[in-house]
Amino acid sequence: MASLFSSPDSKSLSITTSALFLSSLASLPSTHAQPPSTSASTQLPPVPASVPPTALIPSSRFLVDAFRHAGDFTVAYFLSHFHSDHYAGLGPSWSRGLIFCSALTARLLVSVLSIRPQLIVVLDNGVRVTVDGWGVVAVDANHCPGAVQFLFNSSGPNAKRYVHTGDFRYLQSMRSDPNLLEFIGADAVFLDTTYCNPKFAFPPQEESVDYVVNVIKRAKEESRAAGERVLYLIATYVVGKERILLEVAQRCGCKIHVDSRKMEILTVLGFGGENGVFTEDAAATDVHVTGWNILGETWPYFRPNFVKMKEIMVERGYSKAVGFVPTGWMYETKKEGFSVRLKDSFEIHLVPYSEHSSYDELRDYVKFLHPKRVIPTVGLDGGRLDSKEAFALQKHFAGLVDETANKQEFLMSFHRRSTNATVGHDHEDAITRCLNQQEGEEAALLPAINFASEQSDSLNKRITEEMKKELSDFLPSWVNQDLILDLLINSNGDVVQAATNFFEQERYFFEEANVSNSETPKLEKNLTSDHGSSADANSPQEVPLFSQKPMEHSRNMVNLTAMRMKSNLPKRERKKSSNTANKPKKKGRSTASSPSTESSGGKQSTITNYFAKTMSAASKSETYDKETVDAHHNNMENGNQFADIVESDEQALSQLLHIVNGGISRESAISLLEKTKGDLNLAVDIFYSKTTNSNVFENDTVAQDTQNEMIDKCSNTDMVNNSSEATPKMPNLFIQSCLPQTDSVNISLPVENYLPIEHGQQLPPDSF
DNA sequence: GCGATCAGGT
DNA sequence: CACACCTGATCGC
Repeated sequence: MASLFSSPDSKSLSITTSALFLSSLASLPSTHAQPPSTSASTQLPPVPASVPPTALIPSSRFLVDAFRHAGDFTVAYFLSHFHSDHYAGLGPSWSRGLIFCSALTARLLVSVLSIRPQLIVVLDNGVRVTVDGWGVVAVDANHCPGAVQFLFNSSGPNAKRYVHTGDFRYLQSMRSDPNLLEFIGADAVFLDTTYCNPKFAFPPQEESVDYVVNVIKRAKEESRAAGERVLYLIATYVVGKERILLEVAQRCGCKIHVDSRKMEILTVLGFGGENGVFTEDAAATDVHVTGWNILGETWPYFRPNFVKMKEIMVERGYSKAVGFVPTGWMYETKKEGFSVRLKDSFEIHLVPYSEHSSYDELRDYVKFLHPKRVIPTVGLDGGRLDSKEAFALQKHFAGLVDETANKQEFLMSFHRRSTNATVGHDHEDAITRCLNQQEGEEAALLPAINFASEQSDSLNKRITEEMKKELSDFLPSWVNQDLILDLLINSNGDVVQAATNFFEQERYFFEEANVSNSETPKLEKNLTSDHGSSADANSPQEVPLFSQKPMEHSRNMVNLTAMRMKSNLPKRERKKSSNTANKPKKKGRSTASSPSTESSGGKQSTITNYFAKTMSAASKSETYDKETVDAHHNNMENGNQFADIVESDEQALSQLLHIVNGGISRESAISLLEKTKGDLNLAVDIFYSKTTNSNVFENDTVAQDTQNEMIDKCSNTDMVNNSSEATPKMPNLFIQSCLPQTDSVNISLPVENYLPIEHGQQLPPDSF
């Protein structure tokens, strides 16, 4: 083992952080860092309130991924993995404490961030170490290389067990990890809630890897036959998604070109080497790695950048280019996932590839661990656990955490609600009231809607044909001009906002359009459509293929849209930046608000500019689902793409009930679905947000108390209290809970299933 | 002058 | 709000 790093005493595997840190500091060649002012004393200053509770292990002085909140109050810092948003605050001059991390992360810290090795304590996966009296274990997180989850357990009568996942993607195999098994029933799980919303569902990584490999293989054969030179570009970032590259290299029998910086990191990770699969010689292979935003912008919805792609292609002497953008972040994922954008001799494939857990995976993990609490670490306002966001996130696990530990708080908060409302106070009533409240909220919006109608004339004048065309280029071809106009009106002419609103409710809009047309939609998907021949598509009166007549239900649409927008309204203002309304203040936005002329040169000033000029004719025929692309070979019907959308209400109902995990009666669920016109996502959003957005929780002392308890009351216990060096005895509890959990039926994928064909087999329509 | 944070681009 | 990172500008001590 590398002796560079500080390491636990090899016999007892025990560390006292203050002592080790002081000796590590002393061993540094020259440092101006002052040891904690309290010098020899073991007293530490209190933890400042600015430290987010999502980063501090309760009743300890352990900070996880919180270097920017470092201070004199601790010397025990944990780093779960090497991504900048987690190591932010670390730098060459770091000297505020010890850094506990995996061996791989340790090497990256030293080679990339120039952290002095004496300050790093390597935790080998699965090896228990005693730190300040706590048992600490790192287990793999299935995120990026070197990423781990940390398990902390204290001993004694008030023993606590905590799991901090860092960033992680759940694997079924975690169920059999002996260390994780010891943490079933833990006091809290600090959970990576990046994708904690039912609308996030994506395939296993293997499936996405297969897709990339197969596309490259096929394209290679075809290009060999045609005698073309095809460049393959795969977008990644510094650390992560290496598995795609390794599999492509192995199964396509070629090397992978990376730039020197990436090569450096890959070498540190152990993927390098002379005869490895990676090379810095661009001529050695046709598969090259690019930066992560080169091929297009992924947010708020993917917009390819063919101009940049062409630059790279020409620069490297190729005549055709195929790009892959592996991304975990997709709005209404299924529509964008496994889709491909085509233009001229370019293809860009969107590949759902996530190194975070999907919604279902998060629930599986929580169901497995069955903790007393879930502490969301992503998606909170400033890491506050008493925020609406935290409540909303925690509600997704309401049925999966330890009921007895939570029931009290839930009952108390509901009791408080019902006291205010002078109605009954059981759970069902609370939910029903939420629905009623929802109703009231919609009604309250009517004036606003009318106002919007009155304003629409003046707004109409500000909404230019150019904006309409730009928006319509981004949206599916079945979207008609009326919907586009409505979207623009409701977004105040903000094209990006309009598109975002659209994708949030795409399914609803589609059904509205479908009802109006009483006809199955057909997407144009002529792969060989000639872009040049459709220049007249620029004309304003162009009608998208699917839209034959205006929507009949536009009033409802406006209603719901306004409601959704209102819920987005209380946007947090950035602490310091006093500026710009927090719209995407970049490209798409600027084009919408500043009149872009037709005259700009060949260079792509902004992506949307580019689209406005060159994509209008072609874009509507350039988005395809995976099936559509495969239709070349499979002769599949066009309608398959939307087979998932016209599923029965029964199915949506069943899925809603599954998602809310019995937190709502069947009747209430039906009512909720009716209100949302069958939009499952919207229904789930309402269920999970309305209960917490209601002002009942605000200014509610019960809620405050609940939150305080949520993190354990044992505040600021000095760590010397755990001075006993005795090896903590692991409570061997809950082993019986490790039985297979047969009640987890994975049918809760949102209705916009990413692979309607495959999953359709698992969901026979009469199975309910 | 320094590190921390922000704006904007890749 | 949002998968990550870098660079240069600006803030604040």
